[in-house]
Amino acid sequence: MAVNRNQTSAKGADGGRPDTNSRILDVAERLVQSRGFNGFSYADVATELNITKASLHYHFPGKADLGRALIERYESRFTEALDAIDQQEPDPLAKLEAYAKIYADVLSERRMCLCGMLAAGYDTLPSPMQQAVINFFDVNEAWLTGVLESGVAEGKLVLSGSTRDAAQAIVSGLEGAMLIARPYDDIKRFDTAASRLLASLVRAAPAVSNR
Amino acid sequence: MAVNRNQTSAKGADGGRPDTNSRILDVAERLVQSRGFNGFSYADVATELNITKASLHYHFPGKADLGRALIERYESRFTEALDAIDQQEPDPLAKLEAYAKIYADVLSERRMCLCGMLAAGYDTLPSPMQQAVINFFDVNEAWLTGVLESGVAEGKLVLSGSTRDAAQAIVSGLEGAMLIARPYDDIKRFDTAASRLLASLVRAAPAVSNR
DNA sequence: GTCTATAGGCAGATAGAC
DNA sequence: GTCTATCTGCCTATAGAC
Repeated sequence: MAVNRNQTSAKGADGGRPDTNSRILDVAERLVQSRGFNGFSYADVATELNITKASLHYHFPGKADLGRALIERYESRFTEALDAIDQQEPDPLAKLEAYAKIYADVLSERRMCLCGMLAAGYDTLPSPMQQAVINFFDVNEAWLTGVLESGVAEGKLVLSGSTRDAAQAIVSGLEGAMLIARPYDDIKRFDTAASRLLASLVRAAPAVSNR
Repeated sequence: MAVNRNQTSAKGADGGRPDTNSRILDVAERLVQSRGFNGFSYADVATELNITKASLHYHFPGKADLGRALIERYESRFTEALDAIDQQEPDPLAKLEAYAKIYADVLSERRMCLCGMLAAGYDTLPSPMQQAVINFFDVNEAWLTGVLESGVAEGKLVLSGSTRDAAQAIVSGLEGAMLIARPYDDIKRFDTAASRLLASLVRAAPAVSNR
């Protein structure tokens, strides 16, 4: 359940190659995740797809429209990944590890989380994109909060603070680990930080309490 | 020991107002920290200082030169702040809290860490700036590693993994907390995440062990 | 849907007067 | 050191033919 897609997404009705709209999003997505929203241009996307800038504007009239579409698709895929985790992993701790794995997979393509990247340049984003970024984090934190609550209710997790605070710490910890690992081009750096984060923020409850 | 400076830095020899060079760096620094390196222009800085772009180019021939100067000054101030902590806080845990406070002070001006922001757009930076960003994180991790080692040696801290891994987790955790707190414009969000990070990553050793 | 052509603006940068 | 003036190139965006 990878969140990234390159030239392999959204096939046409006949199962053929992706439609132009999706191919544009694929290229733009990768560019934003590696260079930031102010670090790429319509010309970059057009060149890579061998189409013209004017054609791009037919599909996405303005850069803000393109940006909003990127966030919406990204969040949609993220939500699908979270649903898949809910169906495949019954254990709360396993869910958290699967969640971290989503980030690791993004980083493995040398990409930053789309919304983490957009968060950095937040002040320069058009207002609709700002709202969409916030919403992405809200959705993630809500899902994590639910997982943590279940874990606590089942007696499988022990938290020191509130589930909401822990959820926020997980999101920001993973985003930060990606942010720093990328300059070093060192995936292990992310893995180590992510493991520490989960192991320390969320301690698995001991099988037998001795207090 | 604040790392930020606005219009108040580097006085002339007579103690008068800051020289032009410093005032340029002050404005550029704030712009980069809030908008990213690709999110501001020479025109932005010039307008704010009521000088011309040509004058800016006299002080910093190219944007890469300006960027490198920004990182060097920022790291220099950071190093000073770390030295001050070393002199004022003997306790390792107090040092870590003081370290987190540096980040909190930056965030309190609605700014991202300069190098955290540059890390996001890392792929778009001129090579000299990339090296400088890496160096900044290396210096921070080295200092943190030293603090953690002292804490362990003194029996005041208990780590689950290596001091180096813990140091990296602290840096990435704080950077991530800043990254996410900024869109929400919520300093408490950072404080909570930072507290959790230190409390969980670095557990103060119990006064009496009962194992 | 995709193209050519072009508009209008802003980017980083330079020459040369003062 | 700071200015005016200008260059070249890239940016987002649009008009209109096919």
